[in-house]
Amino acid sequence: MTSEPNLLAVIQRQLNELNKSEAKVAQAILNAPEEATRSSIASLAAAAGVSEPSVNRFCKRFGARGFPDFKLQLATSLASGVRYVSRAVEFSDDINTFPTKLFDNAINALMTAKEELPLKAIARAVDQIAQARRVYFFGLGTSAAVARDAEHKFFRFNVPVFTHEDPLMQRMLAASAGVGDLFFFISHTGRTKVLVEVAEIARQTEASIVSLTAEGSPLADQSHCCINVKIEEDTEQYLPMTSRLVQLVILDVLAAGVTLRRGEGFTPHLARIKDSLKDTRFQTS
Amino acid sequence: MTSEPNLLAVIQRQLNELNKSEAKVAQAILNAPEEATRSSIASLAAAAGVSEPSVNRFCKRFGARGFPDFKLQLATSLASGVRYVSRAVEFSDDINTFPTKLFDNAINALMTAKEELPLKAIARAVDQIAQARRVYFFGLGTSAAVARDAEHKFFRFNVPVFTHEDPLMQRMLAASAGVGDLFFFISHTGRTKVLVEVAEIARQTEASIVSLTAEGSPLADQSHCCINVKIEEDTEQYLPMTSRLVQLVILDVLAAGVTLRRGEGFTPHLARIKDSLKDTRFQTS
DNA sequence: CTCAGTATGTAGTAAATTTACAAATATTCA
DNA sequence: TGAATATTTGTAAATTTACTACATACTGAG
Repeated sequence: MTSEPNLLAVIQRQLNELNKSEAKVAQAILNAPEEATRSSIASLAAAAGVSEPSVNRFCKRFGARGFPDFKLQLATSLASGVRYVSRAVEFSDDINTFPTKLFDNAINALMTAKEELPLKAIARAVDQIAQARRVYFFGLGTSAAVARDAEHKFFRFNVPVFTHEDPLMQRMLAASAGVGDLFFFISHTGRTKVLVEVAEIARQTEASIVSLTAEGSPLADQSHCCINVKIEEDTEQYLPMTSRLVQLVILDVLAAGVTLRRGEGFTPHLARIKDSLKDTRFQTS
Repeated sequence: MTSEPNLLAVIQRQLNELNKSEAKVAQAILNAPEEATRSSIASLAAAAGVSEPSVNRFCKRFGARGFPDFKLQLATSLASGVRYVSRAVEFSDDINTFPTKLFDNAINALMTAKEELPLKAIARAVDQIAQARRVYFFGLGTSAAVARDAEHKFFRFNVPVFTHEDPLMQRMLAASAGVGDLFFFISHTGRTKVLVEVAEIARQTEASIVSLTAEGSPLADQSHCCINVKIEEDTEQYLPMTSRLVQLVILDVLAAGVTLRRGEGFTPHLARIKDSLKDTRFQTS
């Protein structure tokens, strides 16, 4: 079974590599996917402004046996309830439409990331974190919040973790690092100057450097291990909305990886931490 | 569109009330539903041991316009029936299985949340934020990271936002609040004592109180507006992994809502903020 | 047993899809 | 630039698929 989990995303991604009439078909389908599943090859061809065989070729290009088979796959992919194409919020949206769009975008980003997880890099990062004497999570801006989240999470795993949003603190800690120290950098672009500088400083010590950022970026170049997150953030939207969600889940993965490495004997430790929070809460009535 | 959630179940239920050849068709479909979606009317008729028009009549009986339409409905129903089931990470998991599990859980949580979004509460919260003179995002532990994220986001919308992780600061700010101040509390359980106390203090002022927490919790009781997030966090897992993702996306929704309210004229402001960050980054080569 | 009513299948027709091929367009290399 | 080649796209015919009208077979009541 080679059925892709989300056909629309695949179409969207390959849009550039299609030839003219295939692109027209793709657009027509992306514009009205539900309708496409109900229409005949003739009406879809008309809607796209191409001939019927062009539609047929389009279908085969995407792994379908023919047009009916393609419609089936499309319907299946639509059925899971998620619009698999990231859609920008428009000023014409209202309360009934834009929340759904944002959720769909988030879900879509996670599904895409799941399909191309850099497992080797993740495994290496787990190794390094598990062995580290101290772990520093550094990020700036939105990524600072992600770093903070990571701190809370890893703290529970008895890893001595630290976060600092202040670049000056980050520099000083990097400069005085040694064997057993691990610097974990989080950055969507991997191009934030001050953060890259901190990485450069740390690089001159015996410390390990892991980064959760874009492959090929200056920050990635400074890292011993780079976990690549390729999110095509819509540049028209002004916020890195979806990338941080993926970052957070990857940090969950790393944390889970460390726990698994510790083995079953570690569970009581987690239970103890959980218990320690009990008194800070109102009991459920 | 009255598309039944699960077509197979409907067929199963009506099995007795069908006449002989329709029952044969039903059996054939129930035996191999996936295959049925892929076969032609002729092959399905052969498999069931009936004539083609019998299959066609069967389809119409179940509300379809014809055989192709029926196949479509069947495919849709099969796809949505195979809903994600949240699966806990086991100690027997390895690098190939547990990352996928965690991503599936995250995706599943967002899909569930999307289906039962409290739109009215969201709309009210947007109203309140848009009107507020000052907005304070308060959370503790993991929720502090979410609050931090919210600060970064709303800051760009020219809303004067503040976050404090320190409960003492939170108390003091709550005590000295007045008209136009908005306290936005973030808490998974809604039962964290110190945070509820802060809410109680704020409640005695003229400030508005919005919370992103569990309905019916002590924190929700103190709020003028509560955005309910019902996540069934697996209590065997020691971390609120998925709930914070949902919280983050809901905050994205609120931010988008505020932007839409500002109208199109606000876009240049966002562009200006984005430009101001340009010099802090290494240019793409 | 016959008649009415329903159920099922046959055969023909219409529609939709696919294939084979030809025209048009783009690309390469001299 | 311009001929040669490859690629893309459309036309028309062939084939498959689905539907309709009608005929036959079955079922149950009188």
